[in-house]
Amino acid sequence: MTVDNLSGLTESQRAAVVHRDGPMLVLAGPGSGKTRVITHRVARLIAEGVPPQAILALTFTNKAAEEMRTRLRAMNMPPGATLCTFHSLCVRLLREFAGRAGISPGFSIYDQSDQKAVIADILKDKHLDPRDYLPGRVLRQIGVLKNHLVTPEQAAARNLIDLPAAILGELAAAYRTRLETVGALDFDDLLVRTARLLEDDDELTERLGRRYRYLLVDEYQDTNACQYRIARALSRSHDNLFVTGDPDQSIYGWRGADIENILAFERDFPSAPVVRLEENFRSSPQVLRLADEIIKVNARRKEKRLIARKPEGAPPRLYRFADEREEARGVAAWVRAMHEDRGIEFRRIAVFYRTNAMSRVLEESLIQAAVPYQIVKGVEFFHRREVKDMLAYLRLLLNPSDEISLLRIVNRPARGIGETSVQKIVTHARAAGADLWTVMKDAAGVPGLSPAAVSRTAKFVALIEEFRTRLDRPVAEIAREVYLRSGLKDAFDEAKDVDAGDNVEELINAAAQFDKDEAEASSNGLAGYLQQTALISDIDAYDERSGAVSLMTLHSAKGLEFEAVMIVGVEDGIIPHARSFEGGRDLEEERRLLFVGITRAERFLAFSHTLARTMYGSPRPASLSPFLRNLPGLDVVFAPFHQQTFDAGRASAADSPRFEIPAAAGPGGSVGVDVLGFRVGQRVRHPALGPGRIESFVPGGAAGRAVIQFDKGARLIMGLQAARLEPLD
DNA sequence: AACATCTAGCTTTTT
DNA sequence: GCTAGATGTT
Repeated sequence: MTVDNLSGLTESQRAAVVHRDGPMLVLAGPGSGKTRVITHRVARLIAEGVPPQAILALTFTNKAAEEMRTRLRAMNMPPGATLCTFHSLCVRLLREFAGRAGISPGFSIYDQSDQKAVIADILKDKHLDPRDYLPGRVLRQIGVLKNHLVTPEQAAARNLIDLPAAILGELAAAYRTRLETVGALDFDDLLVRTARLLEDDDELTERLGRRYRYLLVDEYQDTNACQYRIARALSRSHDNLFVTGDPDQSIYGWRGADIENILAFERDFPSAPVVRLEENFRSSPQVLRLADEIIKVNARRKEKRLIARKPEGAPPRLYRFADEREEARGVAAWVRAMHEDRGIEFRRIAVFYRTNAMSRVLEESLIQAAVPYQIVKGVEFFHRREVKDMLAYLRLLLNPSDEISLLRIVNRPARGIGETSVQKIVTHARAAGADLWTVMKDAAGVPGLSPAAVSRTAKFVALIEEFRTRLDRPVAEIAREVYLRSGLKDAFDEAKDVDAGDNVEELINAAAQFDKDEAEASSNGLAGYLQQTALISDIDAYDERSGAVSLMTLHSAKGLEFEAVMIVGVEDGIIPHARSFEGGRDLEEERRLLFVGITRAERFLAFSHTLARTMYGSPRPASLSPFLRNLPGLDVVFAPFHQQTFDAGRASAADSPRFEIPAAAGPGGSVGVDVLGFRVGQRVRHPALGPGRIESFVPGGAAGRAVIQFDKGARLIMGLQAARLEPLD
């Protein structure tokens, strides 16, 4: 049987795979075959007679869970093991034991925009100006209270919040009450309520201990207090807790992940064997040496070696550009060089950045250079207005108390229940202490509501109630009926909004796929579908089979690998991010983030930084990240750039080095006598540097580059297009 | 009620 | 430079 074939495993991998009962800690460096170890262990447990249903493996993304499922299937393992994320386990348990948890089984899951709507609502009730209390900010601070399990006063004392403690406390309380009355849980609640349920209900916890006899937790370094409590509770009766992780890859401290959980595992379970997976089967020695140089500075870690098992590769490169537009052009040129000169498929190339906003320029230049790319951002689709509207209808069907959804769609499409009417209904409901939906069912009882509004409201209520009578159908059918009969489709058609229509069609298609997938899995239909859409993550959109270069944040990159990786914007203030200094957070996590990015690379690794980066629409001086300064083994390559587009006073031509495009690593492209209508010898004017003369053309950039001698003295290589050169003759 | 125009705030990172 | 929300206009 394939599963018992341990011959392909290293000694330490084998030690982890054959572990049977009791706790175990696997410290798995990047590229050390961790997923392989987990799946092999699950397979082995099953082969040894453990029923698959008794195995629970918790991951951080659906993608990781799916990956394990696929691998187990490939090993001919029977299905039945629970492989899912912490969050989806929580949803399942909370639905199954809703009564004991004290919540309604039809609860809605609120994402950030729903949460903001709740906050905005509360501010309105309390007559507070949302400009003084930005919902996003309030929300973040409420999150701090939840994640750190502290009172507002304690948080204020520890400088964790910057709103007045009293007001934040009031808002947090109102927020909690509101979510309770509308029957909704936010992401944090899913974990909090599950942890509480398990800790308060011994009988249930014991029962679950018998149901899930073997517990595996991946990415243990990124568990937060709640997840820790959940894992501890579920394994309390048997201690069969097998955790894998790497302290050096803990990058979610900002959302409450506690690196202590993994650092202190041996204290929690003194008897637990510890296995170190230090052999790296992914990256070249050059990549690993650099990764090690960077991470070894950290104090809070477990000493761990990175032993290269791959042959020598190319030295990592560091490119410097004038600004983010030049950088983006450089990235496109680099990608093309990797593809054309090194023969690497586009799908095996990735570009990582610190913040999502940085993807935009990259996109533009990749389009120009005709490079296929995918931006890995799965949640984006579900945040589109029309998609959220559809989901709001569906949520309202299951949960009549869901006010946020109700208010969202009551007049969408416009059905004559305008703002004033809604306000009357809300005011009346609040005064009567009643449900919004209950009040709407008896709209005639709302004082001051016009007869026309009463009848329109009644019609709306009737429509929703009719939908509700037939919820035991395939989700796609329900969704299509909602789309047609709500009037949304007509509204989109009339407005000629093809995109909105297409997106809803796509949503319905996804629902049909869900129906098909879950047909035999006896899932709970609409609730299951809504749960799935609510818990989708960015990385779930990553398609490794597409023929496109992947663009994603460094955070999303965790767990992936590519032949060639470029990390852009490696600048002071970005990596490490300026905001990472707030609230007493440390630099080590930022260093780990860079470490994660670096260790995704198999053969080629490049960094870039600029001398000026546009933020909020205006250029700001930038400099190389301290993390990359003075590193042995990192070849610094000054990419062709022009300097003066950002700040003529700061970086003078005098301190610009003489540029050379290295033949091996430099961006590809052909040398032309005439590039983009310019010719050698031509006089040109640069917006900041003034007049000059084109000396020669050089390879590089998608649109061509030129060496230009400026009259002022600077002699620079610059991208013709980005420089916005103006021909003088 | 729908549309156009203005302006303030914004960018960490995500389940 | 972009976007959401607010304000102004028909």
